Amino acid sequence: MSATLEPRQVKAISRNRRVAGADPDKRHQILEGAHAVFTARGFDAASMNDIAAAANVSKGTLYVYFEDKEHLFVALIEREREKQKQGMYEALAEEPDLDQALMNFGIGLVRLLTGPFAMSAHRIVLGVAERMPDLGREFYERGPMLGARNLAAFLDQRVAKGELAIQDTALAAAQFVDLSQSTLMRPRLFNAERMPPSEDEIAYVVGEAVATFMARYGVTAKGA
Amino acid sequence: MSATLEPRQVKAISRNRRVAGADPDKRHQILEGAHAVFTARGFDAASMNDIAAAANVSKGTLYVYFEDKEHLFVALIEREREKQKQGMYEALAEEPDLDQALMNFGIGLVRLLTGPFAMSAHRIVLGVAERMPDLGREFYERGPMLGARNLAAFLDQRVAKGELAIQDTALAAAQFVDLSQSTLMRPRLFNAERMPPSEDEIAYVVGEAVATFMARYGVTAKGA
Amino acid sequence: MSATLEPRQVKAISRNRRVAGADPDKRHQILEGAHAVFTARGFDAASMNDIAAAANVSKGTLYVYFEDKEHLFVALIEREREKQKQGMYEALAEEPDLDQALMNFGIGLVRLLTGPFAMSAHRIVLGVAERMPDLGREFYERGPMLGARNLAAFLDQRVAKGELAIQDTALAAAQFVDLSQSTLMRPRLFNAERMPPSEDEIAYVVGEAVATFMARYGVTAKGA
Amino acid sequence: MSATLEPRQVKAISRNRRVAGADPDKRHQILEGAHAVFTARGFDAASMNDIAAAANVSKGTLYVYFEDKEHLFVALIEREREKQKQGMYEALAEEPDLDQALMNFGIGLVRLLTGPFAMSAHRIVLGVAERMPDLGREFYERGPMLGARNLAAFLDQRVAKGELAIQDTALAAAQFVDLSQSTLMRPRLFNAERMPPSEDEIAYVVGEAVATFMARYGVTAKGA
DNA sequence: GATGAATGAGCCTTCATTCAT
DNA sequence: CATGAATGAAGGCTCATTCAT
Repeated sequence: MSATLEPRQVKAISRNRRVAGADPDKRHQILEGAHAVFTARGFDAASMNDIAAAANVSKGTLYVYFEDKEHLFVALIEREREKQKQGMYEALAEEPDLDQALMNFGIGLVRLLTGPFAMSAHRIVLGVAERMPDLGREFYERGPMLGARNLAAFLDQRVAKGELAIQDTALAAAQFVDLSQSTLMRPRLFNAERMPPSEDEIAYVVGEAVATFMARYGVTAKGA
Repeated sequence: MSATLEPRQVKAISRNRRVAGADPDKRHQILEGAHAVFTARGFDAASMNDIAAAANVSKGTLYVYFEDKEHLFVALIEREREKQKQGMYEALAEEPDLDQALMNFGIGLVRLLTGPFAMSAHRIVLGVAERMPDLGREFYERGPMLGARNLAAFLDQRVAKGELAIQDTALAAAQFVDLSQSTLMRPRLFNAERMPPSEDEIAYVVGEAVATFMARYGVTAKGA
Repeated sequence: MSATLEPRQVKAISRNRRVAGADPDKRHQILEGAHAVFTARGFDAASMNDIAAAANVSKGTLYVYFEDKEHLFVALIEREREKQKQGMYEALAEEPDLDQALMNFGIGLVRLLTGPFAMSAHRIVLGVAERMPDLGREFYERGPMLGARNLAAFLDQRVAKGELAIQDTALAAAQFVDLSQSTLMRPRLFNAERMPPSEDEIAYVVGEAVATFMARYGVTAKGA
Repeated sequence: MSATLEPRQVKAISRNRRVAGADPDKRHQILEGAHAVFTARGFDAASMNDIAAAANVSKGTLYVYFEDKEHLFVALIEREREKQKQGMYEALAEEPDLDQALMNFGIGLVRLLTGPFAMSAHRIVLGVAERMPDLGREFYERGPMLGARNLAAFLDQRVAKGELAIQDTALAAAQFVDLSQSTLMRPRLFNAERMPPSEDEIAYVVGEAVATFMARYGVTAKGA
């Protein structure tokens, strides 16, 4: 006769067994649906029903692949982050000319940030940041903060080479990031501007960002 | 028709006369409750029940003063905006010294933006911006955009006076606004930083913003 | 400006406000419906949907009057207990003749226990006793245990009067209670017997219970 | 009827032919898992998922061996009954001394009934008795009723031998069974008493049961 | 025969909104 | 005007059962 199990043990067993979510195609399919619905509606207004329908999957299947709505959302955010951060920082490493390196980096950054997904992700994450602070923090740390940190490391190198005169490279990096987005990011975020900026607009704004940045931190500049 | 009115008509007339939500005290009371609850929970997670309770008002009364949840929220946002933009731009008009004027303006701006209400308002508005684009746009236009525009007007004056050399004052204004918030706003927004920055931090960052800005646009600067 | 509320505080407020469930008629109506459905199906298989339908009330209304399914069930159990324990023990106090007093008590007890409601209540409470031990214990303590305790007190009096010779009146009381139900309760409980026993059957079994009890504990008996 | 069979019948036959669940080891394995889960949770709260996990078997396999949840449960109950009634009544046949025979029987009975499995089985069967009356009746008839019947047969023998004076041996048997459980069974059933009674407690209560029983039915007793 | 991913009905509960008092 | 009980649609999630492999 088997031993009597405590409820907790029984649950543990069934939990361990739940390997599930094995089929990567279906997982992908679900994430596509989730992307569409979360993007269109935001976290709260997106219903698991809608997501199941959008993914062409039964509601139950959603829960085979993801523990609950929040986990599904987090998985989506993570997938998108992976998708998009590729090649972001190569520009910095490869380009020897300082101005051009900054220009390339800034353009890539702004292109990414003003794109439709980053837009949605920002809005959704910010929308739930009060209730899900960990999600907000993690998103920030693995996204914007990471970008600034990588740029700061690059600036450190150029300072070491004598090409730049910066005391607080962390702040300088953040300044450049913010300058690059000036007038472009905010109206997008608030949905005051429905379309991503054109390449020309981006080039202009980032160019001005580089100019301002170099005016302050370039070795021949007065502010050094 | 004769002068005799059916009871129902009398009632109908008095219904039409209902100036709905006439009592300003009660309206204020409701907005207070709404503020507390929206701030604590976000738009979707805030229930009309909670708001009624927080406002010490019956649920029905909510609907006398505001058409529905969304209108209540919009009214709240508008009220708060009025509340807080007062005196934001006086700094610019009053202070003759350019650096100091920018400093004062930047500090006031950052203090406001990193404060608890602006935080919530941003998060909530952004969270619903996809579903309620008008709200997002309006918030942007009457808030951040207005600030930048006022600053741009100020810059125009100083350019005219020969104190600054700026071609695109609209962009320059936006740059200054963004520089002032560097490293301060974003972590707050994502809830990665739970406390508003100290006055010292603000002063440091805004100081650096002024330095960078003036390096680019100051009349004696190389970038002019 | 109202102070920012922590989520917990907001919830507390709304909880406190929920006076609700004021209308006793509607409450009664709901309990009737709940009675019907719980009785017919048991706790788990009874759905709130069914209960709402049986009570002719909307699903939402259920939750105005009762916090959740479990609370509704507990309230039902309590109401029924009140309903039925009235006058159970008066028989003991009033009847001077010992045999007759026991007879009356036993008959009342068995009539109650084999009736349709006690039946359902037993089954349901026992069915969930593993998962809701508090409910089980409370039901036991306020029901069966209380009956035995009252009887034990009565026996103590009669022992003091010299009418009975009992060392362990608690056990003796329990014995009498169990003897009275012999062959009647168990088949009912298991649904092997669909109808309550007739008055004649009850009288017979309780009569035998009294005879057996008195053979053991009566003052003139051998077992004294 | 003619020799022609309707398709449906053919299917039925082939279904019957399916020796479904042929492997006795796997069947046993499943029942072990079912035992653990049903015991821990009750009928409704036990999920087939948990049972499959506890049995280390796939969910599909469950349905190869058992038609559905209910059939699995019934099979479990039946198996456990077989397991435990063995040797229950040997005490009666072997022991020549009447008091001792009753004592042994009563002790064995109570030990069994207050043990963990009988507890769960009772609770679960009672919990579903309304919805599954056949299960309840069968459980009763093959369990408690059978015990009482065996005891009654024994009493008949002793009455024939002149050792007891009983008119209604069926009732007397039931009385003894109930007396033996007094104060022990009920609190266990309601989960008011989490541990099975000690051997001493059992011996005491059964001893008192024998004493009361013999006071009534012993040949030298007044009640004869 | 065994598997376990997939299904979809159904469960409990919440909530914006209405309306009789 | 104010109230708050009542509504019922909708939400997130579970689970017995099926079926392609």
